[in-house]
Amino acid sequence: MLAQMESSVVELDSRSDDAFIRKLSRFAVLSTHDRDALARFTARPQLGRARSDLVAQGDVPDGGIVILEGFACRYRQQADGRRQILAFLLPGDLCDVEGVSPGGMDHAIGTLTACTVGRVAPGSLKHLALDHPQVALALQKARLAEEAILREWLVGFGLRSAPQRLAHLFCELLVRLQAVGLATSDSFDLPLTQADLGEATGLSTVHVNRSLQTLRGAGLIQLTNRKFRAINLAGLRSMCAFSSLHEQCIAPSAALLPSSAVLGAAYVQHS
Amino acid sequence: MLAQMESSVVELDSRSDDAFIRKLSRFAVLSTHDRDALARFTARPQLGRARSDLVAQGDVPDGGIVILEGFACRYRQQADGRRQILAFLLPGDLCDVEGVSPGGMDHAIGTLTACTVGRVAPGSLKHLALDHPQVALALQKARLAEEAILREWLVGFGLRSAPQRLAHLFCELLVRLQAVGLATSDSFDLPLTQADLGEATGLSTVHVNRSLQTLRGAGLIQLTNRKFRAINLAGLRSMCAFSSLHEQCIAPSAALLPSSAVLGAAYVQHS
DNA sequence: CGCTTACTTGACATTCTTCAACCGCAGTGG
DNA sequence: CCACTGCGGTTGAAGAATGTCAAGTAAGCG
Repeated sequence: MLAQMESSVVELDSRSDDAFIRKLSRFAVLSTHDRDALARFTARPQLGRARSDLVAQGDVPDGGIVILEGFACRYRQQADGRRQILAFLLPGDLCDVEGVSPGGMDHAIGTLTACTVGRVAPGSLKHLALDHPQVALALQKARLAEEAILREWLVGFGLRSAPQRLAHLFCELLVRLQAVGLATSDSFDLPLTQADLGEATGLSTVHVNRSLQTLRGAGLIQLTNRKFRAINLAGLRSMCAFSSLHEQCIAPSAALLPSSAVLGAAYVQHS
Repeated sequence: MLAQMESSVVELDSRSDDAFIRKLSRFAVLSTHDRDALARFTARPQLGRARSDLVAQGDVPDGGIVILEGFACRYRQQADGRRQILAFLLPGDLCDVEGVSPGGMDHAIGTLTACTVGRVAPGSLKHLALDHPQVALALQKARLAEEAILREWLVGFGLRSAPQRLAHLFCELLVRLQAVGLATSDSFDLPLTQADLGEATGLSTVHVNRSLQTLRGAGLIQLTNRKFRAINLAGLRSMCAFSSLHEQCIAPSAALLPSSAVLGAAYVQHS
């Protein structure tokens, strides 16, 4: 107890950062001041049961949600019960549901596992961005990354076979989880059922099962007991054309340069 | 000639607005001042040949592009030549390629027909937004709409059959083209080949052909000579579950209320 | 007229879905 | 301790959806 209190006071550096801070650190250089603000930002986490809605379809949400622990997703459910997962939301991800369209959310946000989430009041995000330009930059980049992933999924649906889609998803999850310290160089906890994977990839559960066996049979992956491990990561990446470009975009290595230099370069380019 | 000059001076109201202004008017109330600024914004249009790239894959684009006439698209091309169209860009659409990820564009922007486009310098967009908050609001809503469409495509790929996907695409194009005055209540010019439709829907050209015949055979559509007409629009919409919600989101009816009222309401909601 | 491009059609192969059953395991209540 | 139950994973067989290959048609255009 005492030790815990001590650590919560002392360890203000990266060691004690939550997933949100770890993720944003990848996109911009954050000062201690920035990190403090972010830590306060997600100070009162809530708990979400597994398979419950954080934001329902049709809601007009107030503010955003930060996933701190657990897996969640954006999804769209049809009248006949079938649903399509649109994106996985991992620890560190912010669902910034600012300014949804008239009529409310066109999709829902729901947990897949038990989650701890931080609720974000709508105004506080704007204030945070104004007071902390580096944070604002990181948030924008994170948003661009989310869009890039969505485009990548669409490409996958149009152009990739079932095993390739799964392989690509695993590569994506590996990189994104590594970015928040939840994966080793080739493995991570995957608390999803094959049905979940099917809803994300647009495949039937049975076909997911068979495609996984294809990947296992090819010596590319190992997936048992909710643990994923890439046996042959290079092979896995090449079979689905997972590009380092895409990787860099969704989870760049920790930002080291003051990004003002980057911005300056961008402004010089045009004239 | 004289008459033309006269009209260009006199008709500053909606009659002479270009597609960009017409579209943004749907998302926010624009003053004459706003419209003037937008008109200047796209003052020097360029011409793009059919089937040429406006922004290539890997480019680090400077500024954005406004489509003024013609059809363009975002697409991703693979090494084997197959490509996936990620979105159609119609007159009035702004490809705001601000802040792309490291390594440049993960997809290309190319024309499908001959296009006239306006190039937008990166800085000028920010200035415009600062000086014209209503324009900024409209631009943000347009962006949200674009994302909603992308999500809708993903849902379509995962959950809808080939004829349904085509039907949904037609409904989307109808609504979007209506928003810029390029469609009647049930018809529009569709300058796309069946191969284009296939690349957009993730279907082979042959299957697009057969699915179109299904739709024609069901008395839902008519598609000849690059002219689309919905014979039974209600039926077409219901067969693909095209929702008025989605419709409202991608092209709301022309904004009539001062949107400050809307914003105010949003702010009241929380807290 | 001959060329090209887009559309159409038929036959066949492949991919994927559906239905149904079974297995193994963990929890649960008797 | 055991039977029961439910869930997730696995398997087989049949059928639907979609892709591929190949050929033919129609319209536009130099």
